[in-house]
Amino acid sequence: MAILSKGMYNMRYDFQKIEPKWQKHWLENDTFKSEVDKSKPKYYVLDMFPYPSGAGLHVGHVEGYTATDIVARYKRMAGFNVMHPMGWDAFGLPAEQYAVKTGQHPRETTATNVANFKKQIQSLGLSYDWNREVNTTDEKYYRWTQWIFLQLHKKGLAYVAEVPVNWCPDLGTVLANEEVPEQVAKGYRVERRPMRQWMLKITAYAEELLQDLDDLDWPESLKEMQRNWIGKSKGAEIDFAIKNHDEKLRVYTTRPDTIFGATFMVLAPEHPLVEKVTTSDCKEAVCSYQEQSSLKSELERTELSKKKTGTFTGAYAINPANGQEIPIWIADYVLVSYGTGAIMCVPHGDERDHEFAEVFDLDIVAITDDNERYINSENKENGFVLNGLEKEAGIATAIEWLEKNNCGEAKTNYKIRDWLFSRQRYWGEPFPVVYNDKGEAQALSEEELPVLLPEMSDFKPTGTPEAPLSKATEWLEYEGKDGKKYVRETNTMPQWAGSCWYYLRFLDPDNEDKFCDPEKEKYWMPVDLYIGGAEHAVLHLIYARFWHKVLYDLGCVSTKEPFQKLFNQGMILGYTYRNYKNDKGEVVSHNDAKWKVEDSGQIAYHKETKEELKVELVAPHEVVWKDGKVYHEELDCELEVKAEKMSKSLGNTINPDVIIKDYGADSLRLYEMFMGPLEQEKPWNDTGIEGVHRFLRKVWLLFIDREGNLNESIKDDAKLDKNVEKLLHKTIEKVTNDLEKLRFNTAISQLMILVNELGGKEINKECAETLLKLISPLAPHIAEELWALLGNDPCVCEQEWPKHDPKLVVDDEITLVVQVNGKFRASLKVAKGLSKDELEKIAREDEKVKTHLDKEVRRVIVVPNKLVNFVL
RNA sequence: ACUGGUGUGCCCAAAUUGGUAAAGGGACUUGACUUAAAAUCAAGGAUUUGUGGGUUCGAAUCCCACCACCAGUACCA
Repeated sequence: MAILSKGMYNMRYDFQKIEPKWQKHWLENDTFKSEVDKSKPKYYVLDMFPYPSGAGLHVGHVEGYTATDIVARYKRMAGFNVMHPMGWDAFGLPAEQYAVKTGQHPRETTATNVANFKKQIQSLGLSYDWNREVNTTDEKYYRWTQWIFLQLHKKGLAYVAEVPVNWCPDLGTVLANEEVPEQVAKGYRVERRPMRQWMLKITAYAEELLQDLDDLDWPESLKEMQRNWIGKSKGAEIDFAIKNHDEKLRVYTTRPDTIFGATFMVLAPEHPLVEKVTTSDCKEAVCSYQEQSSLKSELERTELSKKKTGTFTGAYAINPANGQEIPIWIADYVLVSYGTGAIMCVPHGDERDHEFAEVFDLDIVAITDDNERYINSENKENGFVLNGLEKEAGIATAIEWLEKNNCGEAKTNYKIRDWLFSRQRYWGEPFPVVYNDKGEAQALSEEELPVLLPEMSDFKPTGTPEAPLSKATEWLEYEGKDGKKYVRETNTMPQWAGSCWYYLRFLDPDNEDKFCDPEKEKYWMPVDLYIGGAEHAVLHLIYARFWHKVLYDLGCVSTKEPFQKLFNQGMILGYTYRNYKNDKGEVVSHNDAKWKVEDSGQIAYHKETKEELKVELVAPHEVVWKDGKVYHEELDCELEVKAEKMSKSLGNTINPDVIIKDYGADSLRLYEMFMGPLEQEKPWNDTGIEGVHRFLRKVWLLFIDREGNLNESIKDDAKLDKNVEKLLHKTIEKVTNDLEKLRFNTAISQLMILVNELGGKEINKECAETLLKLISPLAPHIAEELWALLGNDPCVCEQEWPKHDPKLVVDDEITLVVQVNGKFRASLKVAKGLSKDELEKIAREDEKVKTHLDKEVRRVIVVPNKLVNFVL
């Protein structure tokens, strides 16, 4: 990184002095305080509030928060009553892991981390209304999280169940399905084991959660992820009789029309019928298979590359379509928790069934021909005939036949499971629940809230499914109004609980009687713009929608959906440089290196010699960029460059504090917005920030001369050059449009064009002020300082947003492009609004064009105000 | 494997409805200023939009195929 000789700049643009000064001013004057004001249109801009981890703010936070801040500031100036709050999602694993690691109490580390985050956030000049700050670990806050839990419980949406859960021994807790991939990626083990757990019935809202996605202004990719997660499928449940048994075997299939091809059945190993139907000679094999698969983790069971396994139960089912007896197997590729936990297998149509049939040498009956027409799919005796039909009609006919013959019915299934809602950790909301001596759960009344989290010095996970709160002996005991003794629930709620409704608490953070005043809720909701990372697609964003819908059904909120418009900022990546070496320590070109996955992790090897290669990370200060390639400063060899997610282990993180110190918050804000489109992933480039910093210095020099006085070129009544005036109005128009569409990079580039043009010219005060207004949402500190230096009262951020004069942005002369056979031949300045004939005439008469019109003109294409193309 | 996204000078990128591709920033080169460097100012080059085909008077933009990278999902019957 280039080192700035600070002394030089400080004389001119002293961001280190300016920025804290205005941050203090805004805070002390409550500049961004917002209250319900029905005379103005409201605008609710929300960030995904952070987990205040020990690592502090990173540049990814800065990106999203700057974007919302720009919108908030712009909307305020444009006449909106803006809600822009910030708070802390401070319960949960990251904070607690840190506390466990350092041995400090989570309450202390959380307080320290929050203070640090807040300081960092404030040093960015973000326009939050700090009167509305919330913290999910505050008892005044989690009291209402518990209250919402009670409402869910009352509606029957919270229940205790003994279910196979994702137990993570490393973290000492169970995890929700949605959380598993992330933790596994971090290297934690996750096992399946049955445990008694609190569940929330999110499945009851599956259809609504799916349907209502359509009306949301969200990125299509994110909606698609939620749709996939909900995983709606239509099909049928079918009953198969079991030979020599009264009980029926019910399966779920999306293709009831393939039933004639069903040549065997597979049950999940845990299916309750397995014990009943297994014949004595198969018992041993079945039991041992059941045991084997119960030990396997979910990951092992779903390992795709693995060969199919299973075993025969000895029992036979009867295919209702054709009366055939088909064997019943068990196999762990069938999941108990989906559908009925049993399937009919059609090896001709289904890849997985086919593979299984191959492995165990089971029958494969063809049911469609090469043209996808049904064959072998009719039974004249019972009137079930599919041959000759198309797929759609086949499915409909099959369902019809099944329903008429009482052996099945149409059925819709969802992949989404109920939300596993308890954690065996200390740092979370306690459940407002107690157990009587029979072990029955009983919800506490609303008056007994909050159930406080007890102070404990030993809050570490026990390493067993027993939660840490079980060690809080005094707290555990609860005496009911009936005088009986109860024991408290020792599990706590998961991280996601608090973030399910924080956007509502912001609207009325100090309310002691309600989680939120309905009047305030009605005024502010829904959230008009919500910006955050895409990693929350199927976690926070689906949980919060679920709670919101429950609250809507209870009449507690006025909208069906919480977040009308959602936008994902792209991740900011960091460059990593790698060097490959062979056994002898010789450098190998990265072009010859390949990667493969082994049990021990990823291994690099030489693509020809196959020998294993050592990989060295090279620190950024040791590399030299040249012509798009990267070389090692000393070794003088070419390195591999990649833009990767920033992480400590890769050493490619950027600390925003350092950037703020060296270049200022305005530069950091501007750079992150200028890097590229907000939604795109983009690598951090050290030299890039110098460009925007230079731009801000240029702005400064436009106003202030070298002695620190107001520049003489700014005159109250200077007459603006016509072209300058036009550019100014074009800039107002473009910046306004770009901010509306979150295209900050192009807005900044337009401002650069304007500032370059204004340099060295005489400008009037109005023009100077307009420029500052346009800049102020993006780089608020410098705009504020210059606004004051112009002799104005603070603040520029409270001024009215400039409007462009439509008459001034219209060009009265246009550049006419003349093409011959599609090739560019001339560009001519002509008056705007000429007719097609006039344009053609002018084009024909041009000398340069004439020389190319050597053949007969067959056709002339004229686009008014744009171009003329002669086709020969 | 499937789904979604991306691919434009050395790098990050811009390009209303198809209409001069490369605005803006960085890097680089040169000049001015300077004892010198930095900073500042001024000037400058490159090119056919991942590859191949198609539609069109005209394609970065629309269609087809392929390649590369990124993200998500992963036996959900």
